[in-house]
Amino acid sequence: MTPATAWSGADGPDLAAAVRRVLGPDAELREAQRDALDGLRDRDTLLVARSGAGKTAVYAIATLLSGRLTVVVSPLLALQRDQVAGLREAGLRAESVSSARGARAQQAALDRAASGDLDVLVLGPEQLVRRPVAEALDRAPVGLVVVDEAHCVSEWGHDFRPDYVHVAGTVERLGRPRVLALTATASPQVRDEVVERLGMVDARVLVHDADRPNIWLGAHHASTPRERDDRVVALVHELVVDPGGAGLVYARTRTHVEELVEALGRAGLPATAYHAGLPARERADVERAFLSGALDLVVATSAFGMGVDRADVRFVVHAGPPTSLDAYYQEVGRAGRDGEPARAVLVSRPDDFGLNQYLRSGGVPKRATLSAVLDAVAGAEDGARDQRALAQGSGLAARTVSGALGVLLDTGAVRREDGGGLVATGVSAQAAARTASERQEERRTVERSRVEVVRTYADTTDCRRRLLLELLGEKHPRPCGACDSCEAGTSVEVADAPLRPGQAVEHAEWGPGQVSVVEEDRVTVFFAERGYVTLDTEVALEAGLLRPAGGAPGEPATPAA
DNA sequence: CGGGTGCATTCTACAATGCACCCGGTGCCGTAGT
Repeated sequence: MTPATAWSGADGPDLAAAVRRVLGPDAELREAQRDALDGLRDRDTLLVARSGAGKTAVYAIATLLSGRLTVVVSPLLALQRDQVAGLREAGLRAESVSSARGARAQQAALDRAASGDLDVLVLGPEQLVRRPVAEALDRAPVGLVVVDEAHCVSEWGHDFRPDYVHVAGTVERLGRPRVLALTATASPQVRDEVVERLGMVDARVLVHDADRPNIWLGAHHASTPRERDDRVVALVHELVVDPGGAGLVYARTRTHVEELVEALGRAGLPATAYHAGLPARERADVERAFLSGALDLVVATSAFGMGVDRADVRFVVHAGPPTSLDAYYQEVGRAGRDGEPARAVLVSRPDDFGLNQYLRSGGVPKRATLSAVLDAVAGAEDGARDQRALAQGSGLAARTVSGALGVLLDTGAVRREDGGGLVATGVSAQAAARTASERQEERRTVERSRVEVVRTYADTTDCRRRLLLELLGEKHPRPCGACDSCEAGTSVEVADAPLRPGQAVEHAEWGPGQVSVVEEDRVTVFFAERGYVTLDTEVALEAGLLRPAGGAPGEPATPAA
């Protein structure tokens, strides 16, 4: 298919018309929307902007400008449904393809997509590797591929939902239509990974509105589970006093969710549990009740989140640490969407981090699995375009095949040809398994450091917002005045520090890195192979271990002292 | 990585400690059976 070079200008009269059509007669583009649209015609774009910034309108308008089909990859069926409804409301012809729809409706949607009778096709990553979908898309005039909730590529793409790995292959096969990735939160590491794993070319990375100044930040320590949970109950009791508004409590495990619901109930605070172990019906009821305001206090695992958009959430309390600061900010960001004051408090104890290390550890496919899938690819006549056929041929589950294929592609044992077909390169399954477990080890090191950096956040007496935002890749030199550290007067000004967040540095042993957080006398640096490392600034600079590389933006490079 | 469970051991009665073992989050899809 032809790449999407035929868009009309992003500033001509067509844009104005498209904006009117999508946003209404008097509406104007917001800054994030204008930024994203400007240049999307020429370059792949990752847009990081808070919920409510109007990300859906961006691709709705881009679709009208391109005059071609837009394929939207979205992780949850509920989100897909909402997106289709929203797009239709804006007057676009939108359909979805998923197991939630009957076989007939799916085929009808695909036929419309293939014949150019559709503006937007919404689907999950699992759909892209199904043959009927792949065939329809091959014939369709695809101008834009949108990856919504793009942090899932990094968060879920490794093993939980391996088909995220194959979005890049689809883009390639379709002749490289433009790619637009959207998310509310992504640290620099997650941004890099999304860009890389989606195979985005010369990508623009736009970051908007990361700070949420109306959310007050705080953290408490506990030494026993009992103490931690008592603290959580006390906090909720305190925060829920104001009439009106809602609250969320996040716990790590389902059991802990149930325990907290009970503890809160005993304290006269009726709460409702939400986690993936509940029947689908019950989950839907809880979510609906929370969104409608019929229910104001929910205790949940990380399952409760995407698509939960209620304006008057007044607090988010964490009973135990999240697995990364990206995840934390994502969850915290559900508070105060109406712009009114809200509070986010993390209650943790040192031993809580052990569970997160486990949850983040991941795994590698067995050598026998890699071997079976490699054989199946080598034996497939159609270039292994149909993963289901590979699964049947190798006798493995579809998701196992998908994960193994990801590893084989990653380690170079399988290569994707221009037409999208897969070929074995001659690298043995054994060699691929070895490379994969080495990479896994590296990844594990980095993931460990991501868990540990949450501890840094929990432990700091410095401005919590500055630390959080700097770890997420934002500059925030001054104490915020709206966190517990600032209130206690322990936050520090570090405007004159020799290193700045975002600055590229070189470490004698760990190679290139990027400064993440600057504190009074310490600096936290992210190294691709090592993860986050916190160093004594003066010692590291004077011993020549760390030196600026290429200089900070707008500053000449200074040699190490 | 650490907590909880269940069984065994400790040294003579019941309670307490020790140890091995298992478990822990997120959602698609498809298929079996109503």
